[in-house]
Amino acid sequence: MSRLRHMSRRRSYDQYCATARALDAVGDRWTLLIVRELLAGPRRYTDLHADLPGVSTDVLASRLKDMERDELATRRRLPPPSAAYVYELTERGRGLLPVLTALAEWGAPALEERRPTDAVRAHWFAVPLLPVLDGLPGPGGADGYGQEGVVEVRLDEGAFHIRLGAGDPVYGDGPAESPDARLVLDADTCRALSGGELTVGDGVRDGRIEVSGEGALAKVLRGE
Amino acid sequence: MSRLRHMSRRRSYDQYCATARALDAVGDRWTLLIVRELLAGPRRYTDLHADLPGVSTDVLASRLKDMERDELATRRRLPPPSAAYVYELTERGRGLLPVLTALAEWGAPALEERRPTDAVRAHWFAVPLLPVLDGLPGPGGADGYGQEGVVEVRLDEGAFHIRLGAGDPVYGDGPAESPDARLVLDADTCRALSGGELTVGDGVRDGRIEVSGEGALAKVLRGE
DNA sequence: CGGCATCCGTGACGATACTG
DNA sequence: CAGTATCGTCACGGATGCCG
Repeated sequence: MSRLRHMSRRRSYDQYCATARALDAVGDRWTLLIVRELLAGPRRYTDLHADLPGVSTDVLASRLKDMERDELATRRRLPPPSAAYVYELTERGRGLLPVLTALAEWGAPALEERRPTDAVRAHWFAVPLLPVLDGLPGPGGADGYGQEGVVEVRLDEGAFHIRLGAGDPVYGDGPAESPDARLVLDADTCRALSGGELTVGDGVRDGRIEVSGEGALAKVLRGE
Repeated sequence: MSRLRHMSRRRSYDQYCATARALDAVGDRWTLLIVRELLAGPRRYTDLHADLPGVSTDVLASRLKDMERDELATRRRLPPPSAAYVYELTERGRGLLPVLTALAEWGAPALEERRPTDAVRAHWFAVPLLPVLDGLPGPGGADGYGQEGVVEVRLDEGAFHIRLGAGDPVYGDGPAESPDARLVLDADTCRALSGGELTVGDGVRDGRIEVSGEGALAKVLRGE
């Protein structure tokens, strides 16, 4: 009968405060991790569910609906023959990258403990790595600094890629189509890189990182 | 019998990801807003409860205990005759300021709608204002840029103050003891200032902001 | 009176089963 | 594949009680 069960009046903090307003939209459990997934590119419901171990199907569906209504994400039908739906961040949703970066920087020390129950996905290392690669010296960025091009990162757990250049850096899951540089390293080395404990050049010299590629980007990475 | 009810095994995402680790510690409802309160200085339990309308007493006590165990905050007894306990952020807790800043920047557009149910406190405007004041031109900062000194901000809702200079900026609730500059403005002007829609100098010229003080800091604020 | 602890009703969450 | 339905459990919010 009453079809409007679950009308889900949102639970707001009701504070005239920018931080509280942000948390009204993204403070619910799982929401920022869904954003992290979608920052790696459009995803299907099943893929999201697979890369977010522990989230229940109804909570995932509910969060995606909230995110659509708040215009953080949109649902789009893929052209046939795929005929599947994918979820994709809006501009506003992509604007959450600095929030994830700040959280990742603060949370990085907690990665020194690696628990046997921890799930891992390669692209989870992309967010902490973005500021490092985006800060490389060079003339390619939007403001005339930084490098330009696509870096592919290969870990034992899988691969992801990062596109540097004008505007905010972007990352995607899986290998790149034609990367300008490729990094091969293990998860702990990637963690050390993100934490500033190690530079790419140092990692190359002590054998923990392999860098391939011949362009300017690869040379800068190697520290040449 | 089983007294270890509430032994509060934490609900973790169990992901080897820096962002997820951060959310394990500060992702619970109210936690980041408690951090926002404590960034304004040490607070008693009752003060926290008063400035966080809607939080229940047991949840506040539980969050404070979690934060103590995670070393985000400490509980300290004030010297007599106060004889009260205050909660205070640790260094690790203060490290969350960039997270709050990023959230505030993202959430700021939502402040254009001001709901009649919204609570307001003056110091809630401090976090979004910090990057603005910290980015002023001048030679006083830790890296040789920025201004140095104490700015007092007076709104209709109350006052807070911001200390600029070496290291990260710090803010406190209430008026400053001997401010180098004082800003008098209303909440919406303060919001516009944080959002970059307005500079202090422009606000002074069109009468929305009063700046008092004679030192270098006040002069730079006025745009002289 | 400040600083919680306890109780209780409601809603959010997680696991599983089921359906178009 | 992409969710919805159901259900038990736990977290949350409100009120009240206790104890220094």
